[in-house]
Order: sequence, then structure tokens, then C-alpha cells
Amino acid sequence: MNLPPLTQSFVLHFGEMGSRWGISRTVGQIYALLFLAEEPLNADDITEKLGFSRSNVSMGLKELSSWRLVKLQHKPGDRREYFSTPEDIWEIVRILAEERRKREIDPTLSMLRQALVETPATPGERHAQDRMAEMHGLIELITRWSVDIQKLETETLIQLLEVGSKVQKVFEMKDRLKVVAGGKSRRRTRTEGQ
Amino acid sequence: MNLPPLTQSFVLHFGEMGSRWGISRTVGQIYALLFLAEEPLNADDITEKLGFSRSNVSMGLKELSSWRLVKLQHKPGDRREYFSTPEDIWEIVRILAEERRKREIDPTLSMLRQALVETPATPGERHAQDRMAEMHGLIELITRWSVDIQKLETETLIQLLEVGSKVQKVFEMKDRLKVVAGGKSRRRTRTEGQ
DNA sequence: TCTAATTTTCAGGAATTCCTGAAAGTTCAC
DNA sequence: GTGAACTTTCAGGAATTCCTGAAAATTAGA
Repeated sequence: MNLPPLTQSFVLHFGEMGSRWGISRTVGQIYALLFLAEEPLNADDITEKLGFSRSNVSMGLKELSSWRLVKLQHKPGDRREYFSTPEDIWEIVRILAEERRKREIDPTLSMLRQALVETPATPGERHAQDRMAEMHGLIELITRWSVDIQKLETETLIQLLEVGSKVQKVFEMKDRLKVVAGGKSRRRTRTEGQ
Repeated sequence: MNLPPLTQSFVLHFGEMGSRWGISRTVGQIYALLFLAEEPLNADDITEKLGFSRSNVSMGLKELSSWRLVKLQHKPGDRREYFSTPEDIWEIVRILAEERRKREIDPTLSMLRQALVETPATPGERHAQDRMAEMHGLIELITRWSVDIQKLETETLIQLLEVGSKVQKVFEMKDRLKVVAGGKSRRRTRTEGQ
């Protein structure tokens, strides 16, 4: 491995993290490297910096592409493909959330829906079905929420996260507000910031 | 495997899902089974229903305990240990979030902080450090948010999720509210929250 | 069309993770 | 303390996943 120290510890860390998740250590390292890189890298750059085989890098990049996590571009007069991550880190989060929904949440929801339309044969199955209904409700609620907030602009989203649970206070005043204010106002109020 | 059909497809599904995440198929299946069960189960029940070895079940339960995902209880006149999941599914989500924070997020944050105090030697490292700073900010924001909203009561939390991005509308009215309602709304008004 | 540069595929060896049975450990009733 | 009931540990085989090198495929220019 042929990397400056700062980069190296980041890359190694995400290699380990990767293998705790579904992705392999290799793929984690490749993504970490691309994320930090100043310029797009080609497969040989990556091979050289991380020190595993060219074919492994090729497979890794293929997997990252299937997750839509890397962008592909060409340099004039160079036939090789150059890879990079989105510059906007929130974009990465958004894509990750979408892909996980598609690959994990949606299949789970349809399995649950399927189970919920069956007729339970015993009290035990009846109970199991109730549990699945709870889980279905929870997953659907969280999913809807995440789809929904992803439509916000990054600035607004950040604002919402910063406010956190304090938004509850606003709820409590909401009714009063309706009575008093009535109109629709358009503005961004970014008062503080971490 | 010795299970009614509804339960079986749920258990198999979470076995597969489990292995996509860090946990093994076995552990996923055990948890799925416990989640659906009407009554707490002992290790032999699980062995019999899922059909893998007693020792494997023992290891699986140990891992689930280390995640605080199972509750342990005894029946009078029976020396065996009985396992169950929290009845409240939101409690499960809360525990999962806490444990993942502890095991994955916190180490990542400290790795990043460490990297951020180093002095970069080259423009490349400088850039890498900037990227890490972005990531640190993002993770910290999301973490704070999740810690924060976990303090809400379940009902309030559900309400907040249901509202989703529409809460933005409420922001827009916030300033006017201040004027009209007069209260001191600035700077942590932290009155309640279990 | 041919050639050289580059990328992809894939069989099979390496590494890792998972699972089991046997044995050791624990706990409680007597 | 002893033994029966139950649980945990752990070495090593089984299964899975990962990674590589060699070969095939693709691509662009001449």
C-alpha cells in the first residue's frame, strides 16, 4: 500500500467498516480512496496505491457502479476510464439510502405484505402476523419519511437535522400559529450553525 | 426446520438479510424467531425449531445479548433460560441505533478527529483532510440528531416522522410566531424529555 | 481489418467465517 | 459434596467469500 499516512488510516478504517457491512474490504478501501482523491483515478492508479490485483479492482469498481456510487469520466487523449465520487457528500448519502431501499427494504416490505394477506391457521400464527404488521408499519413509516425528506434541498435538510427534537416545541405552538398568522411566508432563516 | 409457513418465510428472509449485514444467518434467524414468538423460548426450543446445533444457538444468543437485543427471564420451577425480544418494536430500533453508534460511529468519529489534528504535508493531504472534515461534520450532525430524537416519546416520534418534510412549512412561520407569542424561543429550551 | 491498449471474466486457490460435536463449566436440589 | 440439568467453550472440518492470474473480450486508432 502506497499512500500518505492520513489517507492510509482512513482507507484502512473504511476497509474494516466495509467488511462489517455487506461490502468487501477491497470495495471499502477503493471507495475510501476515491472519496479522498483530489482527481479522478483510473483502475491502474488504484491498483498501484492499494496494492491488490488489477482484476480485483475491476470487480470492485463494477460493484461500486452498480450502487451508483462512482462517477465515470474520460480524459481527452486517454482511453482509460477515470472514477470519482460525487463531490457533494450529501449526494452520496442520498444514493446510499435509495439503493438500500431498493435492495433491502423493498423486498422486506413485499415479503411482509405477502405474509399479511395469508390466513393464519393457529393462534400462534395469528400472533406472528400481528408482529409482522407492526414491523411493516414501522418500516413503512421510516421509509416514507426518508423518501420525503430527501426531496428537501441540502440546506433545508441540514436545518431540519440541526433542530432535531426541538421541532416538537414548534408543533405545540402550531395551532396558535394558525389562528394568528394564517398566511404563507417564504424565507430561509439560518440563524446559527453548528 | 420445524415452523409454520408464515413464520418460516419471515425467519428465512431475516436469515438472508442478516448475512448481508454483519450478523450471521444463524443469528438473524434466531432473532426473527424470537421476534415472532408468542412466549419466550429457551435454547432447546430454538434448536428444535431452527434445526441447527445447540452450541450454535448458544453462540447466537450470546451475540444477541451483547447487542442487548434479547431479554432473559426464568420460569418458576424451570432452570432453563428463556429469551424474548422487547415487545415494543421501537425499543428494538432504539437499542440497535445505540449499539451501532457505539460500535461503528464512535470509532469512525475518533479516527476522523485524529486525522483532523494532524498537519497535512502536501496539497493532496490537505484536500484529503478537507474531505474528512466534511464527513466528520455530516456524521456528527446525523448522530446528534438521532441521539436527540431518541429522547422523544414514541408517540411524539411517530408524529414527527409522519410530518416529514412538511415540518419545513412550520419553520417558515417560526419567526412570526416569535413576534406574536412573545416567548423566549432562542437557545436551548430544554424543559422535558424523558 | 489489424493491433495495441485497456477492461472484464472466471476457474480455482487462499482466506475467512460459520457451524458442529465433544468436553468442560456452571448451577441447583438434595 | 454429588449428580443431574443445563450452558458455554473451542478445535477443527464445512461452507462461503475473497482474490488472483491467465485468458478472453472490447475498444479505438491506423
